[in-house]
Amino acid sequence: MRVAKFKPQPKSRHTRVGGVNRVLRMKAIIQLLKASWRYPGNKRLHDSTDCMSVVDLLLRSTDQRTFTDLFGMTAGEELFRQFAELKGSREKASTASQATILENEHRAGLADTESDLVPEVKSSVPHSSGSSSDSCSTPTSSTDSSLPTAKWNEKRTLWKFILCLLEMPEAMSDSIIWLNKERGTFKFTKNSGSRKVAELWGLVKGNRKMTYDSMTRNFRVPDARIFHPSNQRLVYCFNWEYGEALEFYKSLANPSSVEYYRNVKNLVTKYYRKLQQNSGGTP
DNA sequence: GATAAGGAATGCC
DNA sequence: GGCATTCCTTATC
Repeated sequence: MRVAKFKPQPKSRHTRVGGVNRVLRMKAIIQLLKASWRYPGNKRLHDSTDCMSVVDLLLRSTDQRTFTDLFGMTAGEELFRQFAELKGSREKASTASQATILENEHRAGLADTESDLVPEVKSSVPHSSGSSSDSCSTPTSSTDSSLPTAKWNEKRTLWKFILCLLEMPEAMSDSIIWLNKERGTFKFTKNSGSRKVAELWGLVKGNRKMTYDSMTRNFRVPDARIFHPSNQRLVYCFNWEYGEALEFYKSLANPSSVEYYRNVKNLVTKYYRKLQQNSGGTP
């Protein structure tokens, strides 16, 4: 949990600060207000003092991380896009912002796997219950048909999925984090974190009914090969004595070379984009 | 009351 | 046999 407070920006005596004029600032404040309505659980967005103090910084920033660090991945990405549009309408800077997004994705090794994910659900192919199917996974039942599903060329294994999520803290630190890598202990964050990971796992398996309970049931089995249960709530432990797990974990030192990681990363990216799109039209 | 953990059972590979 | 999943009950916050 992030506890650092915003550093207030130095106040300017001028109407225009670093290219930020009063009209633009007002529009930015409106966007923050709308975002606070869309994300009632986001405490940072509801801290009006913090929001006001950081508006100028946000308007000048071209780095998406500035937004996601402050407001979390979902709200941060949305705000980054909206602020880019704001600036674009005023300063014709939207092209540069989109280039930044593409550049970030390319750095993460995602650009070459973009086609591995299917943004729209295909309803004609029912998903087989087996976990080793090579076909595109599809939901078995859902009221939300707009979320992405994934196409994988290898068996979708839960422990690999969890390891991949743990190795992308920039996107998942609000949901699942390492407590001690050497010991293999990790933790799901309360409520939304566990739910989000379960939802993502459901997307991997084409099962929209996936729950945290179902996903983690095997984590809690004593004497399991890969996972050890913990006496703390939401805390589990990888068994590094299981060679395959340790080998896979070591391979994640160079994550872009691991296809499984790229698939998960791509899915997470699409997932957050879909969340943004879904929340964007319904404040 | 909501959420997480544990028990038992089933299906798939 | 091992993993994944579901349903249910119990414990914890």
